[in-house]
Amino acid sequence: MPELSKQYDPHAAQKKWFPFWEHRGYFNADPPKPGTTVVKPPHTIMIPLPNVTGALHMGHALNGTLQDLITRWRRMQGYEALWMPGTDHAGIATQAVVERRMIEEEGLTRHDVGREALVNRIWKWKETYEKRIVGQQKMLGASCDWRRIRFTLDPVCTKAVRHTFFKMFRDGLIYRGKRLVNWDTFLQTAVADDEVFEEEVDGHFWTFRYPVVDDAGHDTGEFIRFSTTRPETMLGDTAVCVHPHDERYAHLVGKKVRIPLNGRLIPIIADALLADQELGTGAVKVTPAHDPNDYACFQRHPHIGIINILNPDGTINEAAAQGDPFSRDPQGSPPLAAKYVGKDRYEVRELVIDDMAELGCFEAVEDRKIPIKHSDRSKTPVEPYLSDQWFVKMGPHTTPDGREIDLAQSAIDAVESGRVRFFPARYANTYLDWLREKRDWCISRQLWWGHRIPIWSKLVNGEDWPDELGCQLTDRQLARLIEFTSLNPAWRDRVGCAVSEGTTPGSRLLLVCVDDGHPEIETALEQAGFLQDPDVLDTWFSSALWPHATLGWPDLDHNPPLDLNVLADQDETDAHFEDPEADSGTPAPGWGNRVLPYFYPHETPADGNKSVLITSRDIITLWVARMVLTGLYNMGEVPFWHVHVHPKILDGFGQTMSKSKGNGVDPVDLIEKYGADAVRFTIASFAGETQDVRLPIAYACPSCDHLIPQTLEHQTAKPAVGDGVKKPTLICPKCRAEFQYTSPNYDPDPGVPVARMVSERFEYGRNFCNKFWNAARFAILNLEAGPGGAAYTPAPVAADQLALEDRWILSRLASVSRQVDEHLSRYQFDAATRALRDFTWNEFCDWYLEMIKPRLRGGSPETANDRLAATRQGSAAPGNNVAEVRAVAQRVLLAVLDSLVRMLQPFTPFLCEELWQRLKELAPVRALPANAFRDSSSDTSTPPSGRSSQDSAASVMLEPRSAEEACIIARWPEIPQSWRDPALEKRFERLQETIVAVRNVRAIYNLPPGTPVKLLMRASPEVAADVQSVAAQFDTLARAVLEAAGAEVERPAGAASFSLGDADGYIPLADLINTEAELERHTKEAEKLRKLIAGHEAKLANPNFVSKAPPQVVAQHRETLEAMRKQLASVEEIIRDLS
RNA sequence: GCGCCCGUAGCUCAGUUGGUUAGAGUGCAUGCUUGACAUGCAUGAGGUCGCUGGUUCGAGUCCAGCCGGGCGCACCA
Repeated sequence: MPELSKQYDPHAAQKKWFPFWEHRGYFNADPPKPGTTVVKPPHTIMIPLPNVTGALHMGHALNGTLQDLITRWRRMQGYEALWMPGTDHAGIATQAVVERRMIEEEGLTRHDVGREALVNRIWKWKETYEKRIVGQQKMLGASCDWRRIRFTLDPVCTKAVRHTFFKMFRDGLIYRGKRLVNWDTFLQTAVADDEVFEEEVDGHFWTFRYPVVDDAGHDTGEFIRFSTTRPETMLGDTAVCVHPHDERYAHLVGKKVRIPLNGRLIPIIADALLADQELGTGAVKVTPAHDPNDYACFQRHPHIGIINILNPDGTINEAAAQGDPFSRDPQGSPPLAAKYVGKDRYEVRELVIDDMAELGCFEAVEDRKIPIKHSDRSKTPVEPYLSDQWFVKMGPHTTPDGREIDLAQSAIDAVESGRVRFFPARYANTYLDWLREKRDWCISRQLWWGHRIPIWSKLVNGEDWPDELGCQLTDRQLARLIEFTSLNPAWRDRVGCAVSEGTTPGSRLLLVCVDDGHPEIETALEQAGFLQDPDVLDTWFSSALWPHATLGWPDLDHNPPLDLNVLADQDETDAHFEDPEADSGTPAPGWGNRVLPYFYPHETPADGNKSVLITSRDIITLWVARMVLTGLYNMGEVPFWHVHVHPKILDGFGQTMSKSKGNGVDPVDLIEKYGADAVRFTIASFAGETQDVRLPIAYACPSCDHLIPQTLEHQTAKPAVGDGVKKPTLICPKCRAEFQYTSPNYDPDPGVPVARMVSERFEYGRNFCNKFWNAARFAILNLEAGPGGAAYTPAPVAADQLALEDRWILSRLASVSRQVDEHLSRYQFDAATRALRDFTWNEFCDWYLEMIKPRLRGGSPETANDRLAATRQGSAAPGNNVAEVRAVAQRVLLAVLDSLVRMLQPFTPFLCEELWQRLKELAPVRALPANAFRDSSSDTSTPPSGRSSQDSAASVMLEPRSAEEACIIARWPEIPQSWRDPALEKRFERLQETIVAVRNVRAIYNLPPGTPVKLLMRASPEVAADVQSVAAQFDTLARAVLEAAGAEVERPAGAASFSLGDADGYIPLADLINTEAELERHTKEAEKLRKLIAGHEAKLANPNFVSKAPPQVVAQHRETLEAMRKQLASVEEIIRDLS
């Protein structure tokens, strides 16, 4: 076979293996065919659907890596592992980005192009970015079942949205109500809370006064003073509020005041929540339609009324001047307010101040910094604005047919009962705290991109619908509706009806909801003069249904359709491309949809389905909570058992990453520089439970690839304006090249080299991949026939054929494989990564491979045999020739390597597939852990469980087995835990300590690596025998020849010494010895020991410690103390000798 | 204001239910290129675990307070 290159080439592997996996259908997950008796347990992960707004960033890369890791791990464990891909239409964000581009490039607003054309443009945008997103995910190695890709606006999801809305409407859970929204007067749309930013602006704090009037409406001469930062809202005041305990105003509560500007009389009310006695004058004006707190106050005191004074464009409307439905100034003074109508609110503010001053009602003004909410999109201040919205009721509710529903409570119960578990557990707080407020969910958005609200409405005469307000369907209303609209009575189960207050006095608004799939009813309604609601649904309404909608709900008769066009390279025809449902004939009614019941959670967690949601903490409320409650509402079961919340990625300064901040690293840049495996491995190593991840960013020099750390100045730098615009540049400190870099503030000049944002920390993964690649390369070179001997042949390996290092590495392998399983099952990716890295690098490479080199080279058969004989300790030696020794080493080496390749596959899949396929050529049949793999010929319905093997000296530990056709579907290793041998590991540790001590002496005396040294060891006979049994390794690992070992060994003159717990070592150096340096070294060592001994002695002298601490801890201290005393004695002896 | 989290080596982070001498990667220092790997090997230096107090025989770990940082939710006439 072609020799492996010295360095791992990630890009070649990525190019080769992703299409290979995809074409062979390894990513596909399907329910068992009808009639199948053996059923694999399902495992489902629903992707937190990325927005089609733009390309993926590091957060997605982290999120995707972890999901893929778990999916690949579960797949190898024998689960039918589905990772469901898809994207979100992300209403607000996507429409905003397309609108912004339209205005920048063509100067067009959405009103210029119209609803249909805008939506068409956004669809085009969606196609482009969905393709890009899928490309990025595939580049990372995402093993989603791409045939099942969904989009929240596609027909499958739309069905689910329509039907859920209909169900909720008929249950009375959806209602129409008023709500204060953040209104962008420039774009004339509502914006979400997370789309506004606060900015302190210089403002003023004015104090005015309203005249108090008597019952007849005449001024009493008394005034009430109040302060405001927004004087124009006086036009919409409907009350003045004081604290109920405020004695200054107690006599005024219940009286009225006159708004001098428009002559309206409004009451003085007492409300402890709104008014604060300490603040300002203690009295506060109430403008329910334009202030959230005032609105809340209005809800507590509905009699005060509510007046909207703004037009959608921010100008003052008629109602501000004259629309006074309540009471009117009997004095009939001419309202000044008429002249405000049609003027902008800020202009009116000034007029109001002037007029109030003229009327003698102005008291004072002071400067003040005021936090003002601004729209992210238009950068203009937003106004609180009262508008009609649709809501879902979150708290307790009785349906018209008498069922009790409490959506929020059901989701609370799911977590409190432990049915849904958070990892880490603390995130359950965020979820529960939010749900417990049971705030109704506003689901309407004034946008064009999204699911249009399936409500048709018509304004009717109130006399036709007296006293029937409300959003609950009654049979009587329905019958009336059918009669009224001449709808077909057969449609009565497909529509819901509600009546709401109309826009003009006495009128009623008839609201009709139509179930999914009935365009004929929609047409009939439109012919009857009904109009569809122009708004669309909150994006989260559709994504809340994601876990069951993607599996085909509410269609229980058909499996959800597959999209075979998304697969890479469709030219290649392959059996796996076929729709597995194509041959299943006419689906049975009822549960003809087999995908939904199989992959949607339907058993208790103990029963195998380990479906998990892996997401970031900022959507625990918006998304996770809503998926749980809609899952329970529609499916009667939670959508996942586990929720893993992973950390967020921050830049080196602790800021969240975003393109607009100039710190948004593109994962594709990282993959190009370091390779997908390295990026995945590094990301997995980040994903711990406690902290967010800081990722210091650097720019890669485009000419020499040197990394230049990013500073905050780089993030904010802007081109200098002057004669000719000079863009900021960097100068590479290494190659002196000057170049531009990616910035949020400007585009680099076309054609010039640009430094990309990367991060040095990914070298961690790259180096590891290269290390493992080379370990495999070493193994492969030694499995082939060569100067060391024959090529690898498969054969069983028994315990008594193993050398010390073989037993040791297998013992360690057993520990590590268990750790990896435990860490992954708790979503502790950092710990799993560390365990694998440490084992691979520090144990397998640094010690095991070094130790078996002599055996593989066939160069030192005697020592190898000696060691074998010694390790066996008395058992008869089988085949003691060079070839046999090499063959055993090859088999053990391959077995360990095989397990490692399997265990690393979920982390670094491309690398592992590459190695797997190469090993397959060389060794299609391998010695693998006996009993550790399920027999591949019989699938069992339960996942594999650990089995212990009989561990007698002659028992077969490794058995030849055929390797699977691909690493991605290879069995996950279950190493017998009986292989663990703590006593042997302890012996091995002494060997390691001794070798490090010898190397230390070599380093101190700067002995050339080629020069052998002599080593004498003084130890008890037992320890000495053990040391002698591994003598050859001293030579291999430290170029030290063990001259003698035993209790009688004496320290020769002119020797460097070291002292371990239970043995002392001497290395004769004759003239080389530096007595002073040796003395200093040992004196230091002695001092350290004395301190520790003193500490231990004090502890043991404390009667409380001896009596209260657990006996094993006390015994442990005694033992340690004893060992340290011995060691100190040795060191002191050496010091005496030296001086 | 309420809640959650974090503060450990120059930097980025581990540290299981409290229990021997607090670890890793990177950076730093020194020495190594004859066959797995310089994206490498070996050795070493580097930490009063944010501060104060408490519980305990024993605290990086538990409790309280403080300081510093992050996030979420409220509030801001």
